[in-house]
Amino acid sequence: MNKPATKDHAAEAAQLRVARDEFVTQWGTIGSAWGINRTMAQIHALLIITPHALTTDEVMAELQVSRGNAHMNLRELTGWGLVRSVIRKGERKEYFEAEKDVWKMFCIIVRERKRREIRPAINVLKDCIDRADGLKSPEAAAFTRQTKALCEFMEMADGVLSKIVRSEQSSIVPWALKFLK
Amino acid sequence: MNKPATKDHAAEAAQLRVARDEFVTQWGTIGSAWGINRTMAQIHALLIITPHALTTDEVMAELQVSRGNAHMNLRELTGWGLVRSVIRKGERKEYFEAEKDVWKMFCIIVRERKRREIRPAINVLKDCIDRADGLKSPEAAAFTRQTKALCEFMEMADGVLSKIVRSEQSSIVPWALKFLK
DNA sequence: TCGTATTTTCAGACAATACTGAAAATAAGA
DNA sequence: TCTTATTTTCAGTATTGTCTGAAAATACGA
Repeated sequence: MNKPATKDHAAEAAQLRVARDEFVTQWGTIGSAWGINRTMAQIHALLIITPHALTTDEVMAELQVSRGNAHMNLRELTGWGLVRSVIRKGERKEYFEAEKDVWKMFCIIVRERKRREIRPAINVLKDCIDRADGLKSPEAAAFTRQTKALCEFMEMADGVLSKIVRSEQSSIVPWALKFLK
Repeated sequence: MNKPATKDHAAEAAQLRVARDEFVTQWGTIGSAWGINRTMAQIHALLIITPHALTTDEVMAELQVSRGNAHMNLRELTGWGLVRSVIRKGERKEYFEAEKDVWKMFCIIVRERKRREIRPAINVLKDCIDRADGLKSPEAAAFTRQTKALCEFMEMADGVLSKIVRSEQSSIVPWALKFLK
């Protein structure tokens, strides 16, 4: 151990690399459970823990994925508003950086999922309620009762989420916590 | 139209069947977006809008799926606690019925997703935080800052959900709504 | 105990989704 | 304008996750 400083530095870098890889990999797995494409979740994880913006090529190298894959998922993340593209003056390459503020991330995800999944689900329910409207059989009554209850619940949830997210600041929820039980 | 009553009855039954099919199909699609197996979501939808308990064979016939598929997904739903199996005296067949109360359904789903996905995610984060603990580089600092922020946020969310769900009654959330904005 | 109804399992088939890699399109500087 | 860097697209391929169907196991009644 005649170069302790250097060795320590290398060891630390390796240790960080392991931690980062672990995070990126696991986050991809977690994303899958919530209906999010594995690579998309991994790219997001990578950008979140990287202090500077990355190019498509850097993402490709880091995650060992193809250009097409990296490109499509970076576009998708940009579409969600979770990632911004940055053009540095004098450079032709496009850089990507993630929104780092956890509360803002949460708000973006909630807003998008509301728009993409909760709203359409409510519309499906309304459509089903309309189709069964006026039917007299007991089966029809049961169907209508359930779909209406589900619809009301989802509209309520949609409303609650809207209010939580509207404020755009993390203070509301911890504050509301005190009132809950 | 010399048998109007009969015809109306048949037409109504057909109309209801369309509405039910629409609901079941669409609910399957919606489930997919949230990481839930399509058939599992469809079986759940079917049981929710059916006033009486169904056998595996009835589910198979209704959804046009194989015995294995129906069986596995009914077991999975039972595992979640969203479906109960009922044994009628004098009958050998097993019947299945869903929890119909929407608020109870919500509580079950939240509790299970907390247990299966949120808790494990928090553990992954803690593990990553530990791995990078003590590292000095700016990259390590950025990594630690982000993972800690994420971890704190998820623990907060976990806590809020616990409190919402603990009460086991729908009154809390609408009540809390008044305080939000 | 035996015969039958019912449930459970799981290897192989299939379908849906995601990924690759290379060609085409585009944009920027010379 | 041409050249080169970069982005975009997408047909074909790979992977993952799901489903089937039939055989094995189990439970029940006679």
